[in-house]
Amino acid sequence: MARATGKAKTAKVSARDAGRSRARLFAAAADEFAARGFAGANVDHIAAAARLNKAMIYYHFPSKAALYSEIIRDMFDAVGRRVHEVAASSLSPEDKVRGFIDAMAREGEARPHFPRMWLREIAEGAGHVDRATLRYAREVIDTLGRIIDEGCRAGRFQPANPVLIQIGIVAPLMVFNATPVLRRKLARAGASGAATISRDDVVAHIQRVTLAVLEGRIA
Amino acid sequence: MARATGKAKTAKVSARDAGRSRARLFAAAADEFAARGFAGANVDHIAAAARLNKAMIYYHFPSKAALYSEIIRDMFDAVGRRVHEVAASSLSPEDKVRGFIDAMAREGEARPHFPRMWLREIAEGAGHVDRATLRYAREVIDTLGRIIDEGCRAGRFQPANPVLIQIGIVAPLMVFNATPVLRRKLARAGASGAATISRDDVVAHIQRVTLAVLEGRIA
DNA sequence: GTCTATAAATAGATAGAC
DNA sequence: GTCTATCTATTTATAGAC
Repeated sequence: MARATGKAKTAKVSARDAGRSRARLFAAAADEFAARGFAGANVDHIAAAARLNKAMIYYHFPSKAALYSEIIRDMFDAVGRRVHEVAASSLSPEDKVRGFIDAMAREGEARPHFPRMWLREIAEGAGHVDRATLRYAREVIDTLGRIIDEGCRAGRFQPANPVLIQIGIVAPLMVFNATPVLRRKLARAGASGAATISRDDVVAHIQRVTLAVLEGRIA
Repeated sequence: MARATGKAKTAKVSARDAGRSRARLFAAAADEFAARGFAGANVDHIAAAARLNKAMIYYHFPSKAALYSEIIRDMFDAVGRRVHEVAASSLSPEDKVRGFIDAMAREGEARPHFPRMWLREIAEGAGHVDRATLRYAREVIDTLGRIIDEGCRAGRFQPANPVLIQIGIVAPLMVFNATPVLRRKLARAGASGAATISRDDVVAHIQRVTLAVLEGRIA
């Protein structure tokens, strides 16, 4: 991660990376923000991780805050597109719910910074979330709401609050995705089962539970 | 919150608060850490919110980091005691599960900083969590595991991974408890249902879902 | 596009008076 | 116990050379 020692200082950018400094800074920043939060992130670290100088951040981005916002927006933009595809498909309502959950899970895996940054944003009331990003977030919930409505009209689901369903899906998914390190620590501390959960277990579990709720098989 | 303006500067500490400067700093710090994270928190703000001077923080606590750790430890200590009481009671396994969930919910309400600080800790792999605190966290999971075992021996529950069950309980609970502000923002942005979930809805929902899972009524 | 050097502000921590 | 004043380190951001 931190390569800013010794002769690494004079390392030349590889041919593959040439001209991609902006993308490298973006990726390095996502890592740093996820690990340390906005305030804890250090632009020197970000630049070093991207094998560049701090000044390059200000060449490509207006400020640390703008860089952060762009990463957040990118996350929700991607999630929004994914779940929209699922909702627009010709799958059954049940499979759309499964697909919605799978899309959220895959997105969290494709962007390892996503669960951690989003948990932080939740913790501080989405203080760094602008109006555009908030609209993306709303669209994700609305999309889930439309899938639920569709199932209700087909007589297969019972009415449910989409925000409550969404919390039941996203919260466990994000916590699981964000906790590989913590679960290892807990496993070393002796917590039974902390080491034996797989990604597929979690996704399948949430899919089953969510469908059971929507189909009224709970109460 | 921030009273450090004008004549507030010369405000005398009320009789009720006299000699309680340590407790006031503790409470103000919990608020600040929850809102801004460890790195983002500012010791000047903490002191001002406690109607004291920054130097008083270093009179009562060795450092900003030690203050933070003490708050985290206090949180898990309290939760550990609560769930231990539930497990040691003579309730049925079903009611113990309900009580466990209720205890977690109440603890998150009694300490508004708890859900937000814990979400942040999750996001960074529990970087500020010491061994003692980790042991408390493990004990909470173990306690849930014992309740599940008890239900299994009584032929009422099916075996389940306590960590997976715990994530299904704690993640939605913490996200809900941490998001009043965010849900208001979403409601203003037009998300249907964001404004209409109550605390009791969430707790009852999680209780029903968790019991359905443990009783094998899901798959 | 990339770097070095530096300005300018912020913030954790301490000394010492009262 | 509480305060003011200050030291010191860190860190965002910019100027300007190559």
